[in-house]
Amino acid sequence: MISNSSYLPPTSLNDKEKLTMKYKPTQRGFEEEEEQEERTRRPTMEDFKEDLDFGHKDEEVVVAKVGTKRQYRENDDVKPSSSPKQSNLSYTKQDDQVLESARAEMGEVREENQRLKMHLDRIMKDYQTLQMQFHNIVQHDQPKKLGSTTNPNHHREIEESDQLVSLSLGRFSCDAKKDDDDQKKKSPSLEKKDHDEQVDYKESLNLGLKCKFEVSKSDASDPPNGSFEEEQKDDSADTNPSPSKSLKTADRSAGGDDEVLQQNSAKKTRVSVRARCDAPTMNDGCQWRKYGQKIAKGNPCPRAYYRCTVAPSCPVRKQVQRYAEDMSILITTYEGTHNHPLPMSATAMASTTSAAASMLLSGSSSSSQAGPRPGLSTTAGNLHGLNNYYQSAADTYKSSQFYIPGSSFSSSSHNSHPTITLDLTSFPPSSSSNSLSHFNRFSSSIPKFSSTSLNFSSSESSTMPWNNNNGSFLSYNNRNETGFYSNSYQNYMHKNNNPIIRPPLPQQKSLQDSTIEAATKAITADPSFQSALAAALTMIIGGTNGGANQRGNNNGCATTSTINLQSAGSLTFAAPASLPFSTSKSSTASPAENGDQSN
DNA sequence: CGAATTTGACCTGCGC
DNA sequence: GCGCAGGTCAAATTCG
Repeated sequence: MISNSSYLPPTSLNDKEKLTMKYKPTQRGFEEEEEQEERTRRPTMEDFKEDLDFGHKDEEVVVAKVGTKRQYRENDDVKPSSSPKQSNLSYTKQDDQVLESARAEMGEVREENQRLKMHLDRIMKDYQTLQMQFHNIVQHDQPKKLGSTTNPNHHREIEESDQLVSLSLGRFSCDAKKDDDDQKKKSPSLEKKDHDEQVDYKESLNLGLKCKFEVSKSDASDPPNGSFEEEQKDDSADTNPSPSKSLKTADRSAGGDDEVLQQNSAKKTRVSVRARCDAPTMNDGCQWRKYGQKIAKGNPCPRAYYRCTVAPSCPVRKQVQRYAEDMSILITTYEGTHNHPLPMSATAMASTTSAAASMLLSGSSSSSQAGPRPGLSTTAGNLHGLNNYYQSAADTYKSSQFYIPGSSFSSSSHNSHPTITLDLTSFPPSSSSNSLSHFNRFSSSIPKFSSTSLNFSSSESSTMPWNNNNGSFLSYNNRNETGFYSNSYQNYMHKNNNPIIRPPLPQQKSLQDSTIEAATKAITADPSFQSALAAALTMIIGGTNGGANQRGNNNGCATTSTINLQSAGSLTFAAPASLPFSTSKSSTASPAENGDQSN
């Protein structure tokens, strides 16, 4: 390949004791487990979807469904739809009990159904409202910004209004502690009504610009005006000695600053996915080739380095490592953006990571375009060019001083890359009675750059058993396999986005509530972030359609996930699901699939 | 036998 | 400047 350094040929092995870095967590055992799991028919996402869809079923059907799922599996002689003759004959006390329990369970399901519907309604209303607010704010701020922006480097960025907001909102704290302080100061402002919120947004805008410059000059004491260029320099200097480096510098000299910057930023930004996975690696649908393994400090488990091999020049890398404190958790860190069409099965994860990266980038770079370049079949491109919204979403979090205490994210001083973490693992419920303890938390901790943790916690005690095998809640309209999963949820949201009279905003809020509300606002106000969530969810829930399923084994990491976007009880989204991770030794996509997805 | 993985050496950035 | 840690390379090895 390409070697920019002249290595000496490896000398003979020294007698140094070899570190055995093989980590093969009883792969055989998992496969057996998986087979067994396959044999046992699990309730599907479809089942849940139907239940949720939306209480139009009469009681009998639901009973039958619940019975089928929970009871009759073990009591095959009891059929809910059996003829009267039969049921009379076989009617026993035991059956009666079964029916009773089924009814009880049905009741629970219906309650859950009701709750979900309510949450959905609320989230839709909030979304509507916030979208309007956001629009107003954008229109309100636009002239101000145009007048106040002095940095010539941002000239291009100001040309489009939506980009303007995205860029200017990029509050980027350079001091975690300060961030916390700000947070405390700002949080109360969230309790104020609309007008005040707008004012706060404006303040955040100014603060954002200021902080961004501070960060930019963190390596050098350059004036703000030079920060943008400095950042670019830094980016180029910081890139890996990979083939793409020379390309990038060439591109830059050719004048493709935006694109290069975007590439650089995307390359530097990392998206880390934590998930319970027994398999050596997650099956994310892409083809990876392992190129290295290393024992990282503080973790007895080796870190494996993979590079995307779907396209020879693809710059995307990923690192896979077990979580030291819980070996069942696999941490997969993605870096870079695919420069090639992706297999269908890879789009969910890629969209998620890309969206997350874009979101993070919005705060850490001055890129004028967070979205993908037209013509580039990047993963971000699958997001329908909505990445600018991610910017504003991320900025909203930041400008809202968004923080939820108790985040599972722990920043590392070695973290020289902005990293966003998607946490798909389960955590023990916190002491908080708030259902915040479920969704995990959306924390923003800022070590050197920023790190954001989007934590999709899971709950073992979830009551909705879903199967990742037969479709999913979010991908229900994608069975034709023509669309991207990430769009499903968004389409759904838009379809159902009927004008709704805005409910009065709750006035009573604790500090915690306000932070939660900020989170939910940020999320609900942003359709693209919803899309990102959808992508993540789809990846969790239905991503196996093209991933693990292609190999006939859908298994690996069975996990139940609960996603609660909680804003004064706005939305609780419980999604127990099996993750689309396979036990295959590498998550390779079949060639046929590659052909299929070339859209 | 070719492709993929393993693994020790080497490069680079960063903190002290 | 030195040492450490993360990341990458590429020869050796293993696998299908």
